[in-house]
Amino acid sequence: MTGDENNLGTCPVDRGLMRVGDRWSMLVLRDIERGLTRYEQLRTSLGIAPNILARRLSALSDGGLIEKRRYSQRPPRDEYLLTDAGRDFLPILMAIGAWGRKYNGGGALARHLDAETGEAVRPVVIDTNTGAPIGSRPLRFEYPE
Amino acid sequence: MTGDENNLGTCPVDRGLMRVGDRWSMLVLRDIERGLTRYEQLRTSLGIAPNILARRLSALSDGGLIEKRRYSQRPPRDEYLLTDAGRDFLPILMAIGAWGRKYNGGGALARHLDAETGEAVRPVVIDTNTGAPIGSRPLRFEYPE
DNA sequence: GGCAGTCACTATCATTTTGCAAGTGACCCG
DNA sequence: CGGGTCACTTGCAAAATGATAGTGACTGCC
Repeated sequence: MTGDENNLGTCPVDRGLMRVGDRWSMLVLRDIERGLTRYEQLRTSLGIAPNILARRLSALSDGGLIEKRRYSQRPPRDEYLLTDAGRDFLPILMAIGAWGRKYNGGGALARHLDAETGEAVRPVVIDTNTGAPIGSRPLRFEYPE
Repeated sequence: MTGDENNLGTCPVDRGLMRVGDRWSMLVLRDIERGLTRYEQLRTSLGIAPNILARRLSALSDGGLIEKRRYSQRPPRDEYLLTDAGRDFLPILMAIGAWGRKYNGGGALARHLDAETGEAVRPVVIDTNTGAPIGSRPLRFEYPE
């Protein structure tokens, strides 16, 4: 963004991406969801350089998506937990995952199952008002002012 | 990714992000959806450097999310259109937008209205199987092999 | 008490990507 | 023929990323 007057800052997509707009951040969130909450777990799972991981973690923390919590005083050990905002972002990751599976999905891929039914989760984005999947009904844009 | 064996390449989120995992790519898709299909329109709307835009456009094109189409021979003019894969990504952008509005939404923001009902679209990610919003039911992970 | 080992980083530097500014080629319009 | 627009490319500076090494706080073992 940061370019056009009738658009600058009024785009909610951009607002979202300001906080999580890079690949590592999203993968970190995904791993924390999987239960990899500690620095060393994240580092080895992601194969990310330590300085980069540290920066991503503090960015996510500044952005309010995760929180550092000390779970042991001696030795001093911290874990990173999702905040409400971070948890709210997870469905988006699942939607991205569904897209990735569809359009870039060679080989066997990991997936989520509904714990109760055992069925593979199939994420779709719908409009709460109509219940219809987004894309199935024509939309209009509305810009402020 | 590219780090852990039990995970390398099997994560659908990562597969998705391989193709669109950066901010500009997503904003380009959003703008094309808005009808800004030409290079110059995108450049001024996004305020992006011309070389960067060119690179993003060819990456998106290589990734199969957009297509370059010549709409005029003389003068030679092209536009960029969404492919099916690109269109399928739009609901994710709307979900990101909804998240951005909720957690980073100061001031008046642009939005989508349902063309028929006129109501503001409220995107949510649900599981098609159960119809329940993702996050409202416990899930399990399943890894290949 | 000394030494290896783990965890969670920081520091340093090379490489890569991004971004700005200027230029270029094809074309149209007067 | 001289602007002007569109769609870029080129060259270079600045910023982000990534590899590697090192550091401090501890634990656990002999």
